[in-house]
Formats: sequence, structure tokens, C-alpha cells
Amino acid sequence: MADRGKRTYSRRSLHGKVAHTLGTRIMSGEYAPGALLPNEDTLSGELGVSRTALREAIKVLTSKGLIESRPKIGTRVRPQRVWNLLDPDILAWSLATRPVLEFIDKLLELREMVEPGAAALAARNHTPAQAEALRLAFAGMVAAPDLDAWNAADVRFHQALMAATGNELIASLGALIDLALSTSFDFTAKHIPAPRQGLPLHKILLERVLARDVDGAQEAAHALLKDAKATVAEIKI
Amino acid sequence: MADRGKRTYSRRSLHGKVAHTLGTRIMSGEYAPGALLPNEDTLSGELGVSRTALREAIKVLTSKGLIESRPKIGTRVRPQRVWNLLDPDILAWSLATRPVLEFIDKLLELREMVEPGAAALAARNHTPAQAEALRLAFAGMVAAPDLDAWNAADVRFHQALMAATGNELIASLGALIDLALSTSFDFTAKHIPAPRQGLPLHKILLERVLARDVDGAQEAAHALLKDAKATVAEIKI
DNA sequence: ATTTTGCTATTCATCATACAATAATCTGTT
DNA sequence: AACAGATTATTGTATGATGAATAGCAAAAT
Repeated sequence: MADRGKRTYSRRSLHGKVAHTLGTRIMSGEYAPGALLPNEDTLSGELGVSRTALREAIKVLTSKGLIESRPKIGTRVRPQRVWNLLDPDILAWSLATRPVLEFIDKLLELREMVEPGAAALAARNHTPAQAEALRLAFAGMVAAPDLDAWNAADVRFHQALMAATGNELIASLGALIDLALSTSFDFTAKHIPAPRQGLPLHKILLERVLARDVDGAQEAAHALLKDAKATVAEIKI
Repeated sequence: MADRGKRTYSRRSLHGKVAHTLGTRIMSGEYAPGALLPNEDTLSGELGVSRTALREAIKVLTSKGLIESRPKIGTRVRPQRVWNLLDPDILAWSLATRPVLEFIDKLLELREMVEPGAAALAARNHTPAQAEALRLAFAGMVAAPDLDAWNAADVRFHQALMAATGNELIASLGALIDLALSTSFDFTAKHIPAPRQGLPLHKILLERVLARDVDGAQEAAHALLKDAKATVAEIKI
């Protein structure tokens, strides 16, 4: 269910599965930073795959900054500091093995830094097509029959908003936030019935963006985040 | 010169070189989104490497969302929308083939969204060790004998600031910004003599963060960005 | 005693080749 | 025209052989 976004690495290919396995092991601390992974033959034996598949997985993890291989040394887990936490796979692996609530706070901090500014940019820069996408996503939220549909539309709305900034970097960041959001939605859905009060707030945000009300859009985004924070606080109790 | 951060993918290994080659070709549009790459045998022949090495590079690019391979179909470049622009390698490849100035504007937009908030967080959350790192980086800027040293210390200062937020996500984002910054420094250095006026502004930011002056730190970060924007504007003339 | 040098074993790096899996395309039949 | 099956092009996986790098040790030189 959490694979809405197609940005996480495929688990269909063998090496993809292996990368997933090793990635989660690293995230969970089973292979801690500084530690050596078992050597190629041992690992490929343990996982029941060929050296080829293992090797390709290793290269993927290396390219994400997680590990580092050298002849005669082996393959070592690099310090967390150099992990690229903004990588969708790393994020997903990390979410799969860590306390979600703690992460949600960090995510909220990031959103608070990014989203009001993004809303302001979107208000200033959006094209007609992007405005239409926003309207459509909002309509999806209005018409949502259940919580799942509502969350999906919510994610689409955010995506459209980030795209409307006209800044690809910010759009990428938005996609990452959405990935994290959909995961935490899956989590909160288990803990709270139906937090759908967000609708009027989204409506205000939409209207102000479309009206190119830069400051107003920023404020509206801020209000939305405040609401999200309140929801999280409720769960914690 | 631009490899200060060790977060970009190694070019020492063969498959790393191949990934770099293909990555830049994709960024430059030589392989446009939707297009098929030459098949494995052709490509490995053209590049003069074995299928294994090519394959490992392909897997790396796949994991970054750039391409997608399927049997009997081939390997296709995915739409830009799903590229992970927050990946250090993609960023570097993109910077190598695109007009830098245009990118600097986008980067400034992102920084404007992120850095004031980060400064505020750092003011609130920094630990003694992180405070020391900030002081050290600032001292490096003061003592810098030339522009290169100054820029290096500047990057360290930003890194320390982002780390001091206590939010790993933000720290990762900071690392990315720093990578982009050091590249654009290399660029601006060719166009403008010595923009070292930033020192007093950095000093104010440092003092306010250390004094846990949340609002003041935010303001100071904002002032710094305003200065950076002025510098960019000067180059454009 | 300390430093230097050279050897060796271990591990990853690369290559070449074979075969399997997949799916688009063609081909013949109904 | 529609369907079923064979063909074929392409990536996916596996394996064995050889190469290159280097940590750790031992021997030699200082």
C-alpha cells in the first residue's frame, strides 16, 4: 500500500530485493556504521543469490552513500552522516525499521521550513496547467469516499503545489515529503479515526494560491501544518 | 576542486566512470526522456567495458530513478519528473551540463526556504559540540588566506549550522546545498574578484545562534541570503 | 629498538561466457 | 479477422577465471 509513489527502488528484480534486504539491515543497525559486511561469497551464499546479483545491489547501496568497498578490506558501512537521507529508498528502508512517531516530528520540522515558502512561490509562479492540477486534486479530496482516497488526494494536492513552484529542486523535495507522508498516513490511520477537518484549510490554501496571494498562501500553508501538528499531538496522547 | 564533499559517486571504479558518462549523457539530453539507450552489447562495446561493468552502472542509474530496463524492451530514460534531483550525483551531473546561472537562482529559492528556518532550529537545539564546530568554522573564515580557503570554510560553516538543527533530514539537505554551493563558488570565482563582505553577516548569525536567539538567528540567515542574492545579481550584469 | 622494505594472503574488480526469463512480433490456422 | 503458438531480441542471472589493491606480517637494514 505504501508504494503509491513510483520513486522507490523496484523490488521485482533480484538485485533490488537484495538491496532492500541489505539496506534495511543497515538501517536497523544489524550492520552498524563502521562494521564490515560479510564477504561476497559468504553473503551471496547466505542470501542464496549469485555474486552478480549481490554485486549489483552493493553498487546501488554504494551509490547511495551507505557503504564503501575496497579490495582486501571488504565492504564497510559508512557513518550515518554521509548517508543521503533524501533518497526515497533510504527513507523507505529507514521508515521500515525505525519508530515512526519520532520521524514524523522531524518531517514536520522540514515541512514547516519548506511548505509555506513553497506555497508562496506557487502563488507567484503557477501556470494555468498547474492551477488546473491543483483544482483537480482538491476536487479529489472533496469527493473522497474514504480515508484512503482522501489521503491519496491529499498527496496529489501537495505534489501539485510543489510542482507549481516552478522549481524542480523543490518539486523533488516535495515528492520525498509525499513519500514519507503516505507512509505516516498508513501509520496514523491505525491510531485515529478520520482527521478530515483539513478540508476547509486546504480550500483556503487553494484559493489564495490561485488568486496569486503570496502572503496569504504562505499563511494558509502554515495553518495547515499547525493542524497536522495538532493531529500528531493527539495521537501521542 | 569541486570534490570537497565526499558524497558524490566515485569515479575511480570503472562502473562509476560509466555511470558518470551515462548520467551526463542523460542530463545533457543526448539520451532524452522516453528514448531507449543502445542495448547492452552495443553500449559496452562503444564504451569499451565489459557487460558486467555496464550493468552495474545501469543498476546505479536505475536506483536513482533515471532509467528503467525491461527484457525485450530495452533501457528507457524515465521522465524528468521522477528523477531524484536531491541526489548528489544527479546534481553534479546536471551542473556539469547545464547553464549554472539559471540553477543558482533555483538554489537560492531553496536556500531561502530552508536556511532561515534551519538557523532558528539551530539556535534552539544546538549542543555544545555543535556550537564548537560552528565557532571553528567561523574562525576558519576569519583566518582564510585566499578565496578558496574562504569558500571552503564557508561551506563548513553551513554544514555545521545544518548539523546543529538536530534534524538529520535537514542536515542531508544542507549537505546537498553545500555541494551545489561549492560548484557555484567555482563558477562565480571566475566572474567576480573577492566577495568577502559576508564576514560580519556570518558573525552576527554565529552570535545569535550561540545566544539561542531564535528569531534573531532567522533574521541573520535571511540577511546573509540577501547578500548572496546581491552578489549573484552583480555577476549577471 | 626502530624503520624500511618486500612478501603474501585476502578481498574486491573486471571480464567472458552461458543460459534463463520475458514480452513484442511474426506466422499460420481457424 | 481473431486467436494461438513459435520466433526472436533483450535484459536477467549465474559462474569461473584472472587482475589489482592493500593490510598485515616478516625479514632486513639502520
